[in-house]
Formats: sequence, structure tokens, C-alpha cells
Amino acid sequence: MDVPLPHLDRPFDYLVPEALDADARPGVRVKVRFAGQLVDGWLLERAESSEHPKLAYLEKVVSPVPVLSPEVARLARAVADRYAGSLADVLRLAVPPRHARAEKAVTAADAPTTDAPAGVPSGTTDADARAEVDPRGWRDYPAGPALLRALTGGRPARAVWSALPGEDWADRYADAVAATVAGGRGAVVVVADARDLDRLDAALTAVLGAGRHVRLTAADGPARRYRSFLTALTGDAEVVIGTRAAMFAPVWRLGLVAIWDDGDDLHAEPRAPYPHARDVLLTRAQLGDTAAVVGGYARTAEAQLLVETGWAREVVADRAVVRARTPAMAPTGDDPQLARDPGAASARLPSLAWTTARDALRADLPVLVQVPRRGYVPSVACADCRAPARCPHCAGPLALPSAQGTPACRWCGRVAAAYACPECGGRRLRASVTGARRTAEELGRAFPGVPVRTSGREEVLAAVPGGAGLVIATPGAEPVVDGGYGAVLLLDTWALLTRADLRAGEEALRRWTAAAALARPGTAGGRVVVVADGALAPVQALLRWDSAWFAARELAERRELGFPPAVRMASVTGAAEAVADLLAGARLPGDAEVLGPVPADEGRERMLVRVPRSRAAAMAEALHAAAGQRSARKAADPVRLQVDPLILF
DNA sequence: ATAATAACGAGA
DNA sequence: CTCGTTATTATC
Repeated sequence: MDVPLPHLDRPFDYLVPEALDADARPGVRVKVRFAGQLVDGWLLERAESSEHPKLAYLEKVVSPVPVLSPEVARLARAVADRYAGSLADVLRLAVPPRHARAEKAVTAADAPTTDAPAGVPSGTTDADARAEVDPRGWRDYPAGPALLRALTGGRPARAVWSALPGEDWADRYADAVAATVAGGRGAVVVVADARDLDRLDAALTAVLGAGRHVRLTAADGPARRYRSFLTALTGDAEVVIGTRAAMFAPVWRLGLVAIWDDGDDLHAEPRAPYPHARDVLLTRAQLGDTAAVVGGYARTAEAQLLVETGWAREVVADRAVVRARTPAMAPTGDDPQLARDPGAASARLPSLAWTTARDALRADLPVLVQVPRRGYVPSVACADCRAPARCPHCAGPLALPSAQGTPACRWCGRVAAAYACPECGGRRLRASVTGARRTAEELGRAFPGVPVRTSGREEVLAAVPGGAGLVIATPGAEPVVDGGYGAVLLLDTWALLTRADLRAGEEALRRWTAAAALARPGTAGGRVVVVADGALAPVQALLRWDSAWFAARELAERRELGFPPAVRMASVTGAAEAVADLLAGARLPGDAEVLGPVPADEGRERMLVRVPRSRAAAMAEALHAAAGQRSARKAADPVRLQVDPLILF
């Protein structure tokens, strides 16, 4: 039933009239009479009999195309269960809205939609008989060639891949897809944004040729999107690449799911039930006999958990190879007063950053300057040692309601009147201030005669020409350059590191590695200057290019503090009474902890539920059931349920 | 939304 | 104790 009400989140039985018998196959969209009105629905399965005493007839089959494949139906149910959501909500994300014209065009071109696609062998053949794919750049990783062989052999290998600096990740993913296709299986690859998608598309076209893969992204119009969807559904394309809209794509004989840069917050779906592309793809791999690759320049705590639990194997380069590929990296303090060079002083740049940029420009090499975007919510840190201030009770972040106010926890709401820093004992707190963009503008003046390009929110450059030039980019918008940058400067790191976010350190490292990966290797003169305290863990991880070490440290810390992914959390947001009402009706597992309430935006409030990972399913079920009780008695004010919300505070 | 069903209370 | 009215709940 295509209604999102949680108490109606179950199948209903209907009789199939003779006239609809042929079209009424599992996976088609239908219309049925329900509670007196016509509603949309999904035909999940045909059965001989029903327990239900009085059945109504199916009203209509909307289209004979079974757009919901059995694999995706199973996946959608699993995703709904994991996220305490309704199947209907997930199906709305999984199956694009029907577009009759597009459907006509595609189904006319190939009539049967249930038979195996042409050109794909239907049985398993001998692994030896399959053409082996050249591992190319995967040879830089000891486990790389074996991964490709597993993909061709149809074995469900699971890998957490840490890409080398300078790595052409799109080429590597194209190779992995080609290896899968060589074994007669299909693949789904999800990237964060259109720029990454264009890159992957080009790499895949170079390796597979045109026509074997389709792009699936919400940025395409409804017609194009539905057309691509049908091309995959009918097996006319073996591979689907796209943004998170592609995570549910129906692919024949799915052999590989892959995600690039899983730490990017664009991978989190903003519509209910808020699933994350990484988790959807991993669920998919788990349910099917499917390989999975989670890759990035940096490693998330979630990916680290996959490695530590043994679910996935890490694919990393040897230290010697890492050293040879990494640009020369150095940290520097951020006090421009120390700069003796007049140019540096006018740009308010630390001396080392200025000389590094100048040297690269003199060598006719481009320079990338990464500056944070404005608008990060400042959090509170120790004024003496800059350690983030955490609640003594629940380890949530502290906030200052006003300049002279008392700090209070954003999680449990407790006031921390007598706060003392656990690191240094300091009692003074400061809110971090951003002040980012000006520095970048002044850079242009410090290097007269050098072309300056900017790449950011308004206009994102995919690539820039080589030769001396300054490129000022916000994180995620760094253009690539042929041969790599001579220097990369990472400025105003303080703004990134003190964000009021559980993932601040991880996110900072992710953004820095993404920029640093575009520099030439140190052996070719590439240098990176990070304007941050070299003793900080994320800075250390960058300098050593060891995000696995950082992710392990991060995960250990989250275990200690009781944060995801070490535990499973859910947030319940809404009007105060509504939130209390839902939680009162929820039969949560005994070891569940309920934290809060804390104020959320628009006068609503938020509670957090925390359980051990072993109780995750029970928690989600209890919350979904409680939401069902509320919706059944038509409770007016809505409550938002989010499992593993990206933003915890 | 709406129909069935259960619960309730006033008047016979 | 019965009938009419109102909360409750299920909706194939």
C-alpha cells in the first residue's frame, strides 16, 4: 500500500479479476480500493488463498511493467526495518515515478522484460574460462589483483579501499566494474555528486565502451531518470552508476556494489526514512551474493568497523608505496604575525604557506588553496588547550547560549556550570570563529600577475589548466589538474576542527586528503602545507597519510563515549508532548538508554535513544511500532524518527 | 476518510 | 435492561 502511515506498513490481500490476471505479476504498480478510496499500491506476490475472510478486487494494474524486482523488494523491506521506516517510504526512493512516454519508448524496443538479458550468460561458467581483466593501478595495492579476480570469479569479496594520493579512483572503479562484468555479473556504483559522476562515467566509457552502463541521478528529469531505470531493469545495461538515487537500482545478476567517498554527507538521503547509501549498498551485498567496495582517500569510522568486525578486508598500499606517492607535507602555526615576508603578511598567511606557494608558482606549477565554507555553527572548546568541551554526564557537546551564559549540553540539556577541561583543567571556554573567505581574497593580491580562479558553491570547476596559477576552492569543489598541483595549502583548519559535530575530525581529514590527493608526489616537487597544530590527531593522520590509523582511533573513542557506529542511535524529534508520547508507548529493549530532551529548531525538541548494536533491530522495531500506535489513533503532531542520524547534535 | 465495533449512559 | 449515542479501531 503506497501510504506512509506506519500502522498500515504491512501487505493486504486482494482478489485478482480475470481480466487483470495476465498483467497482475509481482512487482507491478496497482490501484486498489482501501477504506473506501482508491490508493496506489504494489503487487508483492501472488497467492492461491488468503486468511482474510472478505477480499476486495484489485481495481487496476497501472502498468504491466514489474518495476519492483524481487531483489529490490527484499532490500527495501530490510532498509525500512533498519531505519524504523515504512516500506512505502523506501519504495518511493527506490522506484522513480512512472513516466508513460519513457516507458513506451523502452518497452517497445524490447518486449519481454522477465527473461534474462541478451548477451549475459545465464549459468555460471568456469572462472578460468573468463577473460581476466588487467589489474592496472590495483597492482599498487597488495590485495588489489586478488580483489579483481574475485569479482571476475563471482565471489562476494568485501573491501574497504584506502586510495593512494594521486590515485585515479574513477579508473580503479572502472576496472573493478569491468572485472565484474567480465564474470557475467552487473554492478552498482554510487558517488556523492555530479562532478564525481562525470569522472566515473568517462572512466567507465573508456574501459567498457558506451552503452553497457547507465547513469541514474535525481538531477536528470523524470523522463530521463525513468528511462535509465528501465534500461537497467530490463538488463539492457549491466551497470548503473549514479548519486544516491542509484543505490536501489535494479541490476541483473548484481555482482558488485561500490561507493566512493562514503564520508560525504551527500550520501545521506534527506527523505524518510533517511537511509545512507553506504548502508543500503552493504545491506544489498549482505542479502545477495554480492561483492562490496567502500573506497575513499580517507576512511570513515563506519568503514573501520567493517574491517574490525571482519566483514570486509582492507585494501591498502604498503607504507613504502604510500611514502613514494605522498606529497611532502608540513604543518604550520596559524599566527600571521610570525610571517616576516611582506607578501605573507599582506595575505595574512603563515610564512611557510606563503613561501611554499611562491616556490611552486616560480616553478610554473599551479597552487591549490582550500578554504572552508562559511556558516559552520561554532561549538565550544577549552580556551587554553582548545580541546572540545564535552558534557561530563553524557559526553555530548557543550554550547554557550549567550556570550556570558553558562554552558549547557546539546544532548541531555544539563547545565555544566562548573566546567573544567579534562585535558588541562582550564575553566575558560571559547566559541570558535570562522572568518574564512577574506584570507583567500587577499591571496590574489599577494601574488600579483598570477591568474586566480575560484571554485565553490556557485561555480564548481572540474579541472584547471597546468602552469602557474592560484586556485581557491571550498572543500569538495577542488578542480583536478593534469600532472597535479605543485602546492596545496589548507587554511583555516580551526573552523573545520571545532565544528559541533561528532565527525568533525573525520570530516576535516576527509576534506584535507581530498585536496592533498591532487598534489604531485613529493618526489616530483609536490608540497602540502596544513595550517594547523601538527600534534592534533587528524593532522597527524594527514601528514602520515594514514587514515586507517585515524579511523581506528576514532572508532575506539566512539566505543568509549557510546557514539555511533559503535552503538546504534535513534533520534525522535517533534513537539515535546508528541515525543514523550511516542517514547512512552515504545517497548524499547531493556538496555536502551534515553537521552534528552534537548531543544531542536522551531520550538520542537529531540530525544536520543541509544542501544548496543546487537539490539539495533529491536530498537527500530519498537520505535516503528510506537509510531504505528500514534498514527493509528491519528495523533496530530508529527514525530520524526531517524536511525543513525548524520547530525547528532 | 469511514464503516464496523466496542463502550457508555440515560431512561424505561 | 435496552436503545441511542459516542469513543475506538481497523481498513483486504
